Amino acid sequence: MATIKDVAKKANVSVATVSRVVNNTGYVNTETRNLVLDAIKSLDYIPSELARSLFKKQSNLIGVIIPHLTTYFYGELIEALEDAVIDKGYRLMTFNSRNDAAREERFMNVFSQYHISGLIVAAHLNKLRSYQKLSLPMVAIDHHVSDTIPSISSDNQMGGELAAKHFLKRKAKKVIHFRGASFLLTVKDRDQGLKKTLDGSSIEIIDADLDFNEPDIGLIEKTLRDHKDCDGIFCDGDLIAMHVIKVAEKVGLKIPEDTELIGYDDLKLNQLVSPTLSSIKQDIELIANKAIESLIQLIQDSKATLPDHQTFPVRLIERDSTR
Amino acid sequence: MATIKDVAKKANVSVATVSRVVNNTGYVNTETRNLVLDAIKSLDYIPSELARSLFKKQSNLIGVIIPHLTTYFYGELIEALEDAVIDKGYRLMTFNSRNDAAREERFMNVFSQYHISGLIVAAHLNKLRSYQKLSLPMVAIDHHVSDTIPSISSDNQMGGELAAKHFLKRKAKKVIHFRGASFLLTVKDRDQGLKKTLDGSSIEIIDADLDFNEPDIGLIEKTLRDHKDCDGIFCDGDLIAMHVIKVAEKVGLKIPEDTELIGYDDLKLNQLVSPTLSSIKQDIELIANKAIESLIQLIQDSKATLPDHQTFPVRLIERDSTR
DNA sequence: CATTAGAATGTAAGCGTTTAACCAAAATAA
DNA sequence: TTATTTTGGTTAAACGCTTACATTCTAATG
Repeated sequence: MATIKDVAKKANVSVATVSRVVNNTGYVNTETRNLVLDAIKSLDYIPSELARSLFKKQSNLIGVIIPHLTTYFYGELIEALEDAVIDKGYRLMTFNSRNDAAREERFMNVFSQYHISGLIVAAHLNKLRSYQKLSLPMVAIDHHVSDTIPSISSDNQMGGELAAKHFLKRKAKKVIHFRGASFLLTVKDRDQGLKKTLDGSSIEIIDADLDFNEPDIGLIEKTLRDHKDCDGIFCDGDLIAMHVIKVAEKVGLKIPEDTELIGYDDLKLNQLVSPTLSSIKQDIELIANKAIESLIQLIQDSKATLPDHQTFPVRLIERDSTR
Repeated sequence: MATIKDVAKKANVSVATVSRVVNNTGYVNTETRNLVLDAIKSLDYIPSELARSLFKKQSNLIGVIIPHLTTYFYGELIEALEDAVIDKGYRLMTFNSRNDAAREERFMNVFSQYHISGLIVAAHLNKLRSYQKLSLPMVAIDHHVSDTIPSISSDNQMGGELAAKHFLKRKAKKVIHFRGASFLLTVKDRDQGLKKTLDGSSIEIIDADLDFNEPDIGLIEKTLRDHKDCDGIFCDGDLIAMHVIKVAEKVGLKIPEDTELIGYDDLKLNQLVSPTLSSIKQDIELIANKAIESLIQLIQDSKATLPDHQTFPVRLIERDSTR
């Protein structure tokens, strides 16, 4: 691997000059610039980001921490983040916490080791203290981390509202809400949106708490059997909804004839299940862009003031699981 | 951020001594060691991997390049790779090429910039030349990259065979093979396994080529309509198979009564579609472990000789889409 | 008792960059 | 003309670490 010295020698200039043409700073004569450029090309010189970051005490890495990868939603999120970041000269360093505190702790260390310049938090934090120790620019996605950390998310309350309004329009009597991890703010907001909108109506709400990623089939079945008279189901995640479809089939509940079903996230797969799944769609790309934009603002000016919380509207995409 | 100097000062020793206790090298007195350890703890000192890598001219990063992230299979693969790597002191730096040559080229540069110590290639390479320029330890997963790069994959030929044997057992007459990107070695192997096993039988084979990730619904429909008398369908990927289920429904083909359906990869989602999807399962974890093991071998001893190609058996998981 | 072999520590160079400080020449202003 | 500014370039220090080498001290060996 050629270094800046090799280039300097080849072009018969000092390393400082090479650095200048590479970084486009300071004065450098067109002739010398070309000499240097030629040398760079012929030596296949690529500056070491390691050395550069070491000197600057800051890398061009942005850390991302997510709770799962196979949850699809996060796959899409990461792709969107990558797109948002790449043209701005930053790179993503992504870690998957799997909701495991020990892993999180480890990642925090790696992040410091590499002097990352900012952090996108899309996982629930077991180790909040460790994060704060980093005292890095941080932006949370879909999670309220602490008061000092701005968060970006879709409007989860609106998600609950949209579902509720749909059920109202259909004059439903009894609605089940299958909630993903209910300690999450996102889930609480959806819950609130649902309840507030349904408040005052005669609709009865049944709550059941599940794991987003590996919903408890037994609990779904029990809930459906206990409430065979339900005519609306709202799930915090399409994966849960897909499980509900399966169990409903078994229990003898017809979707959408007996009960309508609304999921959350609008995965591409929703078009592949039977019945195709209606769902609340959040604009992942938009969220990713906003998150990166805010983070970079924070990186470049640590005292930039950002709104505590930015939310973006969601929509209900109707398919065959609703009438 | 505390540096090694701060620790040295606090413990009243030289930086060399601190380095020695951190790395457990050379002689250091137990008393001094404890002093240093205390200083480290009280300062929250974490060694800079940047500086360390710079000196060693090699980082503890392993690059990974994949063609998609939302293909689920790759999500699982990355999780498995991360698991395989983490205890060995390496970290993953993952990039998603999206089959875009320009992105690949860019990633190659980032890889050099960070002096990564090895590369896992799970994407088809548009820019093979750039890779070779890196002259890094490399291992390919599920792809034949070049003769000098060992590859690890499941036994795709066996996958084709298993499907074929199933169809033979069921005395099928006409089988459709929906192939994912047919230029891939993996797909070719599956094709060959299928054809070789069916060779000599009276089973007719119909081929159709699709994109793994976004299969052309129109083509699926046309193929199914043109061959309504088919009684077996084999798909290179569960996502394709799920699309086939949808289209079959529309076309009026009953699965598995009229035609049986076998997918590939055995995604968790297979249990959520209707009918549940039979599939060829590859052991992703095993593949990931082997790939990392081989790569680390190569990193530690650049002239280690590895088998050109290692394959691992697959199995047919039967569900409702087969009889 | 002199010699020698660890044991324990320190000094300083170097990894590949950036950049402040300096210097010299050329251009411009007075 | 002289003073000033702009342009073009070099030198060397610093970023945080590792490690070869040097140094000192202790204890064992003959």
